[in-house]
Amino acid sequence: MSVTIKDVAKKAGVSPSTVSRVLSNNTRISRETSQRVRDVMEELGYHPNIMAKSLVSRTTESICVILPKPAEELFLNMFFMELIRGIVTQANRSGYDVLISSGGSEQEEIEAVSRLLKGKRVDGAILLYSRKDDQVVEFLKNNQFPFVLVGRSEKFPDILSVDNDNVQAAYDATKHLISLGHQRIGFVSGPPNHIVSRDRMKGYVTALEEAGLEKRKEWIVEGEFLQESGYRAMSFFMNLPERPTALVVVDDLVSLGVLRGLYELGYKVPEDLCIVSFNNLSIAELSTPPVSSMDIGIYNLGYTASQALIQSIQHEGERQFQKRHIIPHRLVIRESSLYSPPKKP
Amino acid sequence: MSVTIKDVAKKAGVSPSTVSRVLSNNTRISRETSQRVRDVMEELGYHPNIMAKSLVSRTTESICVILPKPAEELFLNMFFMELIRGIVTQANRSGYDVLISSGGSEQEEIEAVSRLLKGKRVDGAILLYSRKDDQVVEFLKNNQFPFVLVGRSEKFPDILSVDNDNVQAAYDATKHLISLGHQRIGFVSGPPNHIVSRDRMKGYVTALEEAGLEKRKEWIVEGEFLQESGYRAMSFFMNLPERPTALVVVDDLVSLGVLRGLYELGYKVPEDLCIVSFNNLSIAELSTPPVSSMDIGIYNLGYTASQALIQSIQHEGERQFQKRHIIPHRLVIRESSLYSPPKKP
DNA sequence: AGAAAAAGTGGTTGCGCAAACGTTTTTGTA
DNA sequence: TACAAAAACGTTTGCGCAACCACTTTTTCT
Repeated sequence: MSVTIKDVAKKAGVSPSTVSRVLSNNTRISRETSQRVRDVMEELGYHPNIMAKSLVSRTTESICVILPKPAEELFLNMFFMELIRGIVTQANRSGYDVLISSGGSEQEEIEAVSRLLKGKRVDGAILLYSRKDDQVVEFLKNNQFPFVLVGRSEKFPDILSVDNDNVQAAYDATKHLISLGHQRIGFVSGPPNHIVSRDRMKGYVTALEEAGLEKRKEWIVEGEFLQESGYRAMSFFMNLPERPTALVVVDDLVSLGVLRGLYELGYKVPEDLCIVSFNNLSIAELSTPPVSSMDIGIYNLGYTASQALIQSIQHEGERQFQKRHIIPHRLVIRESSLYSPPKKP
Repeated sequence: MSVTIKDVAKKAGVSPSTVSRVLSNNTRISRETSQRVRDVMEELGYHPNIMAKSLVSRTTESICVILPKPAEELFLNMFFMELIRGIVTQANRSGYDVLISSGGSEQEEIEAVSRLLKGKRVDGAILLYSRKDDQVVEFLKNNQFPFVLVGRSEKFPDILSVDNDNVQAAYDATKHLISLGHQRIGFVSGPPNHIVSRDRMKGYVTALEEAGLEKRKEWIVEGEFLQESGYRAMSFFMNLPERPTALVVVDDLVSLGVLRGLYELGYKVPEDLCIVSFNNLSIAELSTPPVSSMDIGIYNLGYTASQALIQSIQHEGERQFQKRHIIPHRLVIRESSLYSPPKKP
């Protein structure tokens, strides 16, 4: 069979508990003994059985990430990959493993989470979305499992979460266009039931009001986080008698649709229409022309989420930590917004 | 503490082993007993402790995925996300969990894999790359751990792997351009030490030879899997006295650089230059103009890899399974290649 | 010098489960 | 009716480890 702690103990002429102490870097072990045991471990090719350790220590040193079911949506891929990169990097640095799970339905998700957490396979969970009335959040909260939400929950504002200040971010993006002299600014939004859509809309409206600029219903379009939404929005916008000279777009992928629409209609970016969007995914930089985008620090979002979760696991029951983490945003200006409209008298 | 198999047994008036049998759907249990035990489980909120199960059954029902260190490269993100989606989906369907791990260096990777496999935390591993003289492959092979390689190994051609027929795929892509009447076809390749670059180059050359078309050294450029490579290649190609009328490009991201380069130089795609590339990432569809791309079934690649690995875990030591899995490819034709050059006399 | 504290180590138990092996009850067959 | 075989369930052990309690030896303090 495989080498156990007993084999090492026997060979090194010490007791199993001493070997265990060496493993956990217990200070009450002399340098020599420690070294001798380590040598034997090396010699026998010993590797601690993580399962046995978990069973007795009641901690697994691993966390799980729950992917939302519509992992098919493209924009999400890049977003999530970046998030997961941050999560995995931080977790590994803290000595934690990361388990990826995805459910087909919300019910399946709960079953998976239940199996993993109640079955003591993981110590905590990261949720990558903020749906309305999320059952998984409710389940985790009711069972007092450590978890962190990337996004925010309206129902439970006090849970551990990592998010951006999307209102401020949208405000800043809109301000950028205003400072370039734009007076007619439109907004292409995402699904209205997503908190992020509403937050960004709010920031956009606030900036307009503050600058005393005109708000118009027809300059706001709601859609999905998909390219088509941006594409369709263009045939609408460009047929208006008084159309905007600049747009705030809720997501880079939507912007790509906007660009495509404008291209087919024969308009030029940024001369005919300036664009600022959100997330700063790779496609924002790679599109033609490159799109100005609000970088929301996706990697940082994941990194911080992982950090907060592990911290709350390790210091469970102790003092309370910061519940809500806000990741800073930063506007990356590119060609798509580098144009000032001609002044009107 | 938490509810154990014993608690359930006591409450249901049966022995712990009966409960265990119910858990594993052992047929030697009467309907009534089974149902009674299940009811008690439900009542007490029992959930089997996965660690204890793993410890005694010597299987974890989970696999790990090793991310390569340069997870920073952008093109890879979408590629990997897609791969991981396939892996996780299939694994979950088979009742397996997926653990994501990434090492900073090759040595760190080996340590991580060693810890996970020797520590019995996972039953097998999936490697997402095919480096030359990969130490991780060697380690896994030497220790006889179940693993599957996405790609192929030149050193160990007999290991379990999932790959495309990249030679044939490149041949098909080139044939497509030839059938449109192109006679001067260039190739933008990736790093020459990557097996995939070499395979695709080979297919390209074969197609040219078969069609009796001219091959020229200066119509082939090698670079990285990065946008810049494509960008730089253009200033080179377009300054040639006799430049190609069509290009085969090794990856979609590189194609994006090609498009950018041509745009800045004032050339039109496909009129001045036709393009066919590989991988069919989302950016191929979303770019301006959309790029014809060889779909290599990335999701399928991951799905199959997971399937093959789990199969080999579950039937270890039994009959041999298919070692090498080839995922079919399919050319998706878009605007970038829809142009036939004017016939020369 | 003697007591107390500290350092260094060992023996044993039990985490929660599956599997090996045993026992009892039921069913089928001659 | 006998009696074997199958069905249904029970008892016990041990997976590999950490934690608890105990013990001895050394050091420090008064």
